[in-house]
Amino acid sequence: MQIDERDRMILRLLQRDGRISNAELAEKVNLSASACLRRVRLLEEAGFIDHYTMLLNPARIGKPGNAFVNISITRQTREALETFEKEVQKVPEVVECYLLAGQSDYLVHVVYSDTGDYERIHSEVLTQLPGVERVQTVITLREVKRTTELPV
Amino acid sequence: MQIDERDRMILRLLQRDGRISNAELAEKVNLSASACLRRVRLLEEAGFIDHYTMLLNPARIGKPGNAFVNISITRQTREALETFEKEVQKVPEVVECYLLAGQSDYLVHVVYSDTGDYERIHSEVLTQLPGVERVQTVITLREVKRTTELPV
DNA sequence: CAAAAAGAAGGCGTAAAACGCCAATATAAC
DNA sequence: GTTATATTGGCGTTTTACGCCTTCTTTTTG
Repeated sequence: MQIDERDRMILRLLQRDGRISNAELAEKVNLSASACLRRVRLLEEAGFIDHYTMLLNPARIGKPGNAFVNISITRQTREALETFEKEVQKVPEVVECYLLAGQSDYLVHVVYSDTGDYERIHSEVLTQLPGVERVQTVITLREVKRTTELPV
Repeated sequence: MQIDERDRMILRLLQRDGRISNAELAEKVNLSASACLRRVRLLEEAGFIDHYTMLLNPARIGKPGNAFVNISITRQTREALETFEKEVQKVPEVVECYLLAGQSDYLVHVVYSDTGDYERIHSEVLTQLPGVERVQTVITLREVKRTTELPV
């Protein structure tokens, strides 16, 4: 499946407002409601659209802190890495985790309430994950930009 | 305003599916439709809910790459930092940017298509931002976890 | 170049959802 | 125990989503 400029405009508008009504979306992209809805459904089925969500205000719900953590794993079997990754998925405070070069180095993005909360996550969660050798934390002071909108 | 366990359940469900119908949401939290809708509207007005969005599949739209970039700024006036931050906001490939300790160090999350695309962003965008002294890139090899859901 | 085929668009009717209003119930204050 | 306040549930109206059919446009093929 191939998308055109109008599809990209639909994707941009849905990124900005995931609850825009189909009628309004159709008007903005100069289509009838039925034609527009058909395109959206196709974009969903073709996998361009992952899912719809609601974004919380982190500060308002008491999770204003962001830390980026470098985690090194003791050189082990592929199975050990898979176990680590499986466990990381379960940690609700971990919002991102990427494998880095080095074959056993991860970059982990953690959200937390306050320094006490981070200390708990550090000592009771991160260091307890299977195979963890070293945990190096970078605390952020302020959020300058954060978006879920990708350029399309 | 103070939220209770039922509000938190509403927030969790909306994070999972931002387009869930009010009727289904109401059923899942054991409320009538009207009572449920009123709670959602209050959560929106009180700022707990930031906004609704649609998340794209990064690979499907041709942006599978993730890089984390440390950017150091030449020690300058507060104005220079503000200018840098203002310009970073405008870069669509930058999805996150945090100020780190050191007063002039930023951590920047960049999405890109391929290595050629990243080279362009590095040399034509990041290094050209006002006051940039050093740009140190960490390329990720694989996405292990990524979510927008915060624990509530 | 024309006829046939395929794809996309628009219009319409029906079902579902959102929303405003009011009464009933539950909770809190005095 | 009574008044005041907040929260809930029910109902009618308006808006939205969605399936179906026809029309129009684009592409293919002889």
